Amino acid sequence: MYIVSVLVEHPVQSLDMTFDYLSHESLLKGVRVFVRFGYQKIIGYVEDVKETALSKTELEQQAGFHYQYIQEVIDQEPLLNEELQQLALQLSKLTLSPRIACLQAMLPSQLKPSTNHSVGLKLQTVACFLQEGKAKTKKQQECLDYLKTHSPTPIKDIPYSKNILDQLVKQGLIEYQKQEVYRKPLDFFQTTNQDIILTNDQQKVVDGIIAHPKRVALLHGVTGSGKTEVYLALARYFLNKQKSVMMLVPEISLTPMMVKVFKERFGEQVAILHSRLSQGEKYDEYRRIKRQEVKIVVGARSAVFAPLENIGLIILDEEHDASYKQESKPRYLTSQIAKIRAQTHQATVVLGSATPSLESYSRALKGVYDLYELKNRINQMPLPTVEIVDMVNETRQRNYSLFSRRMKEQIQATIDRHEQVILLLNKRGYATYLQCQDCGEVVKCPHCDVTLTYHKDEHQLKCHYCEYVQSYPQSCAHCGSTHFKTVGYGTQKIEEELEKTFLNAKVIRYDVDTTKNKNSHFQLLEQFKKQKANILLGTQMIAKGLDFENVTFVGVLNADLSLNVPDFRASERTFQLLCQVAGRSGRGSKAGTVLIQTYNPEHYAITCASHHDYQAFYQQEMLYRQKALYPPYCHMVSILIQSKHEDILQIACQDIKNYLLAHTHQCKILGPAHSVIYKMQDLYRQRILIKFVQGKDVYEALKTMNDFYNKKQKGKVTVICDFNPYSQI
DNA sequence: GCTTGCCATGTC
DNA sequence: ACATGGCAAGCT
Repeated sequence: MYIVSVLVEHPVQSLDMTFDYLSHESLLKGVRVFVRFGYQKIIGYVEDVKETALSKTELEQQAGFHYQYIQEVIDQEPLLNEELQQLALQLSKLTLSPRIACLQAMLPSQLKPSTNHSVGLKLQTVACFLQEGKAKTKKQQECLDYLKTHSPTPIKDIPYSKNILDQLVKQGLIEYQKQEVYRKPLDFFQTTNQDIILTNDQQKVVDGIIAHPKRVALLHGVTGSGKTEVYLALARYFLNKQKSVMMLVPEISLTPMMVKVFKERFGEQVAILHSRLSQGEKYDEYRRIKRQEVKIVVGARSAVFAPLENIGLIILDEEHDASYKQESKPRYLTSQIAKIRAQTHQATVVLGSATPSLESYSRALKGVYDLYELKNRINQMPLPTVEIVDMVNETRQRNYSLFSRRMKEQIQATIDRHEQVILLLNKRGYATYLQCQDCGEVVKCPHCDVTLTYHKDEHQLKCHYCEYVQSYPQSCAHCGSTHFKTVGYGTQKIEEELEKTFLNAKVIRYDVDTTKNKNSHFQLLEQFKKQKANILLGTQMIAKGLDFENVTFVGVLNADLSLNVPDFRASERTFQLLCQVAGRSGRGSKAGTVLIQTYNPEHYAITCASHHDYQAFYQQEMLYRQKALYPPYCHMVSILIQSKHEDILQIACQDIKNYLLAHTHQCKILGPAHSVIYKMQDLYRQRILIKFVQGKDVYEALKTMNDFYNKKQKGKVTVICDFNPYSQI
């Protein structure tokens, strides 16, 4: 008899413990099983197995409860290898998240220990050679010879007709079998064997990184300096050393480009993992990796958990990007996981960016990381000239349009030169909402403290923080008026305005709405590349990684929005965004220009970006971080405390603050204060921030507090700790 | 007396 | 997380 310790699929703190089941046969750690759990049948994950000589009754006497038997074993092999099982435990401790939530985050959804899915394999028919023999006709004989050397081959790929194959089957010379087929995304790229040609600067970087294995390298290269070629060359080097390579990129937007170059270069050896793949595709790519059929993984955040073995190199491109921080249950930072894995594999880590995060750059200056710089664009083209337009001035001149006069001029001139324009609408926290024209009341979500967003196409109002949807209101709930106006610019509205202002212009809108469909990203960008449109209009998604030769003008419509958010990284984000988007201009043989519209023309985030001066920005921003005590001058933990009842929440917050004050030392504890969105999904939310330089006792105090509130739904209060928070919502 | 909603409880 | 059972309030 075996006692099997199982983690159940519910990712909540109160169930972050194993439940013991019995089994007559031994099981492997890391496989999934079906078990009875109270009144439900659910999936569990085997964490431990022990053999016992005792009988069920004896065991039950000892334990004081009744055992259930394992109902069904789902997997033949463990889902994760030893390294990744250990990593899951570490991740759970690091982030104070339930172990099962970590396992779920590490696995593709088809393999997650959770019940609401079905595992689907795709099968195809293959023809297999069986034995030599005399075929009836010449054609059949040819086909048989072909299969002798090409067995098994999918029948759709065999250059002989189905009829011929059927004949051979009848004669018992070949047979049909069903074989698993992988759904491979983006399989249509042609591979090239072109050599990777590096500039001297690039070669120096590659040589440097190779000469210092097992280190973390920060590659600071201006936009257009050819970081990608460096990545490719490094990847090739490690592949030649029989090591595998992990290439991580920010969510979606950049992925198609990076995927393309890696697929072209390394073809079949590449697997792709990111959120845009279908479940089936992800599952298949995952299995290709697990079976060691690929040597390179290109993917977004969660690909850092890919089951590669023998890793030699982990690259994080655009390392400053906020999408490397997971904003839901295990709240991890990808670079941290990358460093842990690199340590186990004795691998090299490369962090690449044109605008490194202050944390990374300061580490590089301190010598914790090795610093490499690429200061010139690859074709010696200068960086684009950047001009700033003061929108206050425009308003004074009674121009209330979203486009300054200079902006209109520049767009028109670019179109007239038959060159292309990229327009960025910095839309962070900016959406179209409804306001009553008579009393000024704004239509808000009944469950959250936010305005509802107006969706023109469906003529509906939606909440972006819960599922709430309502139809366009008949009358104002406050005064009964029936007149509403829409406030705020969406990309849709701007598109209309552009087409009205520039009659000869064709606009491609690139935002969440137009890129919903599976390959629409790629198709829209291809269209723009083929110059089917003059203007590409989009949100932050267009700021990254795009490379269009004919784009000579980039306009930023409202640089300030990301500056005015209550977040200590607001300046950094704005600077990064502006540098990134400016880098899209003049990448070909023609020089580029950039125009930034702002109400804060003096702000250093904007002026430094306009001079492409990372150093100046870094110096200024570090001063601010030091003065106000923010990372990299301290560590930060955010505690979000939630409850349905405001009074209970208030008491819990005080208790938590008192507990932390009593049990931590040398920490600044700020708050509790209302969270940016105080009510969300009918929960009231308060936030406490902890800042510290060194604080060994902080983790222990937080762990105890977290367990106290979350393990036994203590008084309907939940607590979420976020180490190194990136978002303050 | 019987349905309906809210809350506390346990899950090997 | 989720089903369950208990208990109190609301209706024929």
